[in-house]
Formats: sequence, structure tokens, C-alpha cells
Amino acid sequence: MSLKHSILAVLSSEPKTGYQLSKDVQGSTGFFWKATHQQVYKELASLEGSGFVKHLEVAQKDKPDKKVYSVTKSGIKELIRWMREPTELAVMRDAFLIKLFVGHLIEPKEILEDLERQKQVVETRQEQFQNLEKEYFQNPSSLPIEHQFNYMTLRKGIILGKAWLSWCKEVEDFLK
Amino acid sequence: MSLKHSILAVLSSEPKTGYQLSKDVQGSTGFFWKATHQQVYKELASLEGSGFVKHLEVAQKDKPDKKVYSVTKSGIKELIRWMREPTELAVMRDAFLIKLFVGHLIEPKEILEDLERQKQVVETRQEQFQNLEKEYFQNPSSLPIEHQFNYMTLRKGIILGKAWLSWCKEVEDFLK
DNA sequence: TGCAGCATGTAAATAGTTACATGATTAT
DNA sequence: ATAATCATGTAACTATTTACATGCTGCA
Repeated sequence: MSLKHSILAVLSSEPKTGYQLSKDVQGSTGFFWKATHQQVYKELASLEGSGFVKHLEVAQKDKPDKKVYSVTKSGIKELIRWMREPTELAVMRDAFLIKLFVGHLIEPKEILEDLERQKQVVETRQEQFQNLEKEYFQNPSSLPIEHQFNYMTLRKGIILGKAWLSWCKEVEDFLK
Repeated sequence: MSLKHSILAVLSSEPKTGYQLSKDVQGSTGFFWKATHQQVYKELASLEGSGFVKHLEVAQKDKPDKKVYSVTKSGIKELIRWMREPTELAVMRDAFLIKLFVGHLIEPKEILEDLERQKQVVETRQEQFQNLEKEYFQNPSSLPIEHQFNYMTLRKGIILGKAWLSWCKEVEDFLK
């Protein structure tokens, strides 16, 4: 279970609300660990119960009140403890590969449509990743070490995204 | 939920026992959908309850008896129905990226060790994938269409694996 | 004798998804 | 008005992991 540690890691860089966290975890941070807002709120409650995070209620005049969560010392300790455990290989759950594996059961055109839809999603994300790279990581070695580590995670997104897209092209050619 | 359809897809190519399926799903097929043997046996029972698979008890003299599962007509129908649904993007759950994101919290050496361990696992898998390619897919276009579809899934493994390894090198250089 | 591989499961706990629920503010 | 964004949750269900459990055969 690493949603817990994903939240601790994100909050350790910057305190956030559950709402913001769940946006992250469905967007860019979701590249490493995806979750719904329901899961995030539940996990925050449980992390608070364990004393790993605490929150501050912040009133806003133009928006509803919010709870800003931050990591406690014991939360950082827990994060570091977990970081030192050997990590299992990233798991990929790819329903499209199952479909492709038995692709002969339907018309190539049908699979192709699905592929194009997926490709577009990956392309859009790829553009976002590359924009981030251009904006914030022009000269990574000049940045504070934390940001350099952040950049390495973005690099995985970019490198794997590129490979994914080139695979999409291969499958397109095959299906045509 | 796609373990269900993963099993239907695998069994549609070749009848297998729960034991063999769970080996698959932890090995090569696990590249698209990972599962434990407990999950496989439970899913097989549930699929059988729905009439999507059936089994034949096969006695063996040198080994324990086994149940060989195969897909029924209605199972194929269900598989095809599911294949026509639009597919959601593959989800990646990568605990190592969380750790790297906050990598500054521990010593670079510690992360490097973890990275090397992971890299070795990916390298081993990559060799296996490439051996499969050499042995069975020298001339893919000459193969029956089913095998050509199978090959496309292997290609994803190979292309992404290569990208993954090149990312590992980038991170190594950064950590040193 | 003990370990590895074959073979199949149950039970309990945890994690994750889907459906339901509310209410504020701002822009069209 | 009504849709979008901000903001936070509960409840029910489904999926997944971990622990427990059994027994056979072949090999060192």
C-alpha cells in the first residue's frame, strides 16, 4: 500500500488540501500513483489518526473553507523508514494489451479506433510533460536538489511516454 | 476489473489449469495484468459460476490431479463484448517514483542500491522478452494472425523495457 | 530427510471503485 | 437559471493481498 506514502511524499514538499491532493493524484502525480478523491480523504483521516499528518482549518471568503494538511515529524520518519525498504517493480495494468492479445476476435478497425483514442490521451499528457520540462527544467543542475529529484520522475514520464507513442505507431501500421 | 477478461483471453488461446494460469499471471502475462494464485482460483470459480469457463478433471500418474479450464461459447461472447468497450489508459503504480520524488530525504547511495536491484529485474525480463522475439517472431508476417497479435503485446514489453532501462541509466548518472 | 515443484484451495484484512450526498461561489 | 470549480465526506461493494492450509512426487 503506497497511496499512504505517496500522500506523505507530496505533502512533505508542500502542504495541501485533500481536494488539491486528489487533483494531483488524478493528474500528474497520478502517473506514479492513481487514486480517487474518496480514497484520498479516507487516507488523510487514517494518516491523521496515526499522527503522520495534521491539518489547519483555513477560512476563505471567496471559496468554501478548507483543511490544509501537512506532514508531522513522525510522518517524515515513517516516509523515510518506508523509503529504505526494497521497492517492488512497478506494476502495469493494461487492459488494452489483453484486448490486443486476442485482437483477432474482432475487426481490426474496432481495435484501431480504441488505439487512436488512447494514443490521443498519451499524446496530450506527453505535451504537458514536455511543457513542464521546458518551463521548469531548462537547466536542471542549477536547481535545488529537491527539484532535481522531482525532475527525474518527470523524465520517466517523458521517456516512457515517447516509447509508448512509438509502440502505438507500430500497432497502427500492423492493424492497417 | 479485468483479471476476469485476462483469464478469458489467455484460456481462449489455450486451455490451462489454475496453477498454470497463476504462473502466467505472475510472469510474462503478468506484464499486462498481475495476480496471485488465490485470486486466479477465486476468479475461475466465479467465471465457472457465470458459465464463462468449464473444467475437465485430468488424472496424472506422476503428478497430482488437475482441473483443465477452457472458455465456453458464452465466455467468448463476454470477452468480445468487453473488448468493444472503450479502454481506459493503462495504470502504472510505481512506488520507486514516489521514493525518487523525495529522494533528497535519504542518501543517494541508498536509492542507488534500490535502483540497481530494480534495474536487474527489468534487465532479466528484457532478456526473456528478447529471447521470445528471436525464437518465435523472426518473421512475424508469416505467422497466423493470432500470433501476430500476440507479438504486438510482446513488442510493448520490449519497447517500454528498453525505455525503462535507458531511464535507469539517466538516474544512475544523476545519483553519482 | 528435506526441499522444490505441482496442484488447489479458504479466511481475514486491506485497498480501491462506484454510488450517493451536500453546499458554497463565480462566471455565462 | 445553470454549469463549473472548490471543498468534503459516507456507504456499499468489489478487488487484491497476506496468512493459513493441505498433500503428492521426484530428486539430492
